[in-house]
Amino acid sequence: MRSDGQANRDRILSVAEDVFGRGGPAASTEEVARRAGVGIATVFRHFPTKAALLEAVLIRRFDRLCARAEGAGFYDFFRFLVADAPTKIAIGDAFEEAGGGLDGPAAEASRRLRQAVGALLAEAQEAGTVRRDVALPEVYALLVATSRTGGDAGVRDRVLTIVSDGLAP
Amino acid sequence: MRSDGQANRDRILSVAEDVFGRGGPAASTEEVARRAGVGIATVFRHFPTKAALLEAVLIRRFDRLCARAEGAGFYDFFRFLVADAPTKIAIGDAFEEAGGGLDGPAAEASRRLRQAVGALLAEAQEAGTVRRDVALPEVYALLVATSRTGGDAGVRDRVLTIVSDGLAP
Amino acid sequence: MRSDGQANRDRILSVAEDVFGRGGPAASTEEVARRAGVGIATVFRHFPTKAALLEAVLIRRFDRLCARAEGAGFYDFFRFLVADAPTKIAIGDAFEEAGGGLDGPAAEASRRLRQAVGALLAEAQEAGTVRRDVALPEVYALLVATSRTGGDAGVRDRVLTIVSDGLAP
Amino acid sequence: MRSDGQANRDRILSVAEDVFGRGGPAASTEEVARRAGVGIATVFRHFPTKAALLEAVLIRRFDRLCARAEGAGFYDFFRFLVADAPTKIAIGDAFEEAGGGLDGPAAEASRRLRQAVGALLAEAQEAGTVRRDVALPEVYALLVATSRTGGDAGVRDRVLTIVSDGLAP
DNA sequence: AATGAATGAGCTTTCATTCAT
DNA sequence: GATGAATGAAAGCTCATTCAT
Repeated sequence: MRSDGQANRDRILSVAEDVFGRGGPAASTEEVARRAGVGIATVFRHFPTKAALLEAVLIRRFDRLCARAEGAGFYDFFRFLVADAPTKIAIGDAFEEAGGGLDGPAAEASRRLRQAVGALLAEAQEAGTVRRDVALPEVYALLVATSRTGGDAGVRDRVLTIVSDGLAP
Repeated sequence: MRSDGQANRDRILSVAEDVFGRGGPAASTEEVARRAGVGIATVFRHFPTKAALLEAVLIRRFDRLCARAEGAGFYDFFRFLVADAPTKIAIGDAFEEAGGGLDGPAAEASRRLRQAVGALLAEAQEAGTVRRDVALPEVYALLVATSRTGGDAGVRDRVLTIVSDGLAP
Repeated sequence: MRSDGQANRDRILSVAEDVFGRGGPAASTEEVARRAGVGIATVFRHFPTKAALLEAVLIRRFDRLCARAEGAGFYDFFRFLVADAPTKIAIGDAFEEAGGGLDGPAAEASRRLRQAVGALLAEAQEAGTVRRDVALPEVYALLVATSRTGGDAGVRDRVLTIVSDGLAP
Repeated sequence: MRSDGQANRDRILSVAEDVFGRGGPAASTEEVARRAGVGIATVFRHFPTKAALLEAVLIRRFDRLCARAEGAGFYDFFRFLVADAPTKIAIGDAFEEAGGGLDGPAAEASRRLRQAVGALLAEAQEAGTVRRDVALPEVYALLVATSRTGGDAGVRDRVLTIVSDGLAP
């Protein structure tokens, strides 16, 4: 791939992350092109459908989160994910409305993140900082749910405190 | 208002609750009209914009929930709200995408529900079933967040257990 | 159906017959709308896809031809069909490129016309004006082929003479 | 011209003949490039527009047919042309839709083929195998028309029989 | 009051053609 | 001379909303 193409591809991805992160399903590919400073056809050259673009954005995001999970503590990572999540959810909504499937590479990347959380959970249970009678499904569901917490950081912090207490042995 | 007009209005509201509850922002006003057995113009006569229709649906829903809160126990109502939420969230998403504002009567109804939850919380704290160092903002945020828990009922139950334990004194 | 809708539908069909008859697959639905004096969405309300519009045009045309076949003589009808054909072919091409299928109502109407030609052929063979060792498939193929004869009327006439002589006993 | 350029040009022409022969106006220049194993810009370097490419394909085809006419018998060549025609017609349609004119070198090549057919016709009339009261315009029109005969080979054969009988003295 | 036809702006996607490497 | 990335105009189609009956 040529260097200018690669650069454009990266810029499109970053812009798309922002645009769909704010606008969700209502945002348009055209706006991505405009804000990336390229023609609309350039976007479609790199990502043949809107769903493909959104999928690429999601994968990049999931992979970044996975990398960040390495060596992190369970509660810290939980906290980080929650703070990071709102825009990711909007992107996921847009992906779903664009016909995004649950069997493509985005789902695969999502599964990897889930496994990373699972590993942190196991360590934490081993270390005695998380009660042993909870399993990944409910913990992950709680994580995803808490991620949708809106409002100011103070509220989010106190929500996390309640959840942490609920998870403590 | 003529009685047939009133009947139409009610039927449109019910159908819209179902249609947008399932389809979210992707559902169309025309489908509401079709399934309500009225012309599209009738829908727009009763609700001048799509946002207005969605707002009316949300208000009705919030009011029903408020009524149900009367005399209920905190944890029971919490549990009920969570089980009831998914379709309401879809409607809220549609409302937002249709340009729904946070200053209209829907927000007002939402605030009433929040206050009802506040009342139940105060009672529960009085009765000693909820710890005293949490306040409505974080409890309500947690409620909204938990409402987005997807997946099967078993997972949702275990999530609620964790949250309940976090809220216990 | 309301009378204004019916009138628009008819005008759209007539205009489409002309537009696609001239332009073939290259003509656009937007041009039909413009020349019919309606908005583009009106065309799509009456005919949900471009293929559906073209199919309706074809059916109308086939049906008109069938009606004209009643009581006509074989050679006269053959001659008439050939003169009438060029624009119909363009429409058929457009229909095919728009994804038109061979199993819909247009194919059905086409089959009816073919049967009408078959009836005239049988009569003519009975009357001794067409040789008996030819059957409908080759006669119809020849008809369709001859229909694509371009050029001036004189040439077309002389082509028809040759074909007539080939079909004579 | 460099030898690799010449080789590319030839390969592009052959591939284009196949691609447009199958796909007609719906085929794209990009597919030609892909299947020829060259970049899209290379195609446009050799042929500045899509119409120019199609024109070159047509000319090559007409010239090949002209060469084949040398020394052939009238009816045999007629039969050969008809069998060969379908893909050529698709290419001609594409040429027309791409804005191909009737005054360029393609028309010139077409005229040469027509003259070759004229020569064969004169010979056949001299030899008494074709009636004397027909002239090139109608014979050529009939040839072009018959070329569009679709369907299976059996039907095409019987069509040719009828036409041959019509042309016999 | 109710209807359904009409509207136009907007979306995603495609394609012939040009430009920089 | 060849490449592939970029382009913008245009296509088909949808939807909230308005108008005439």
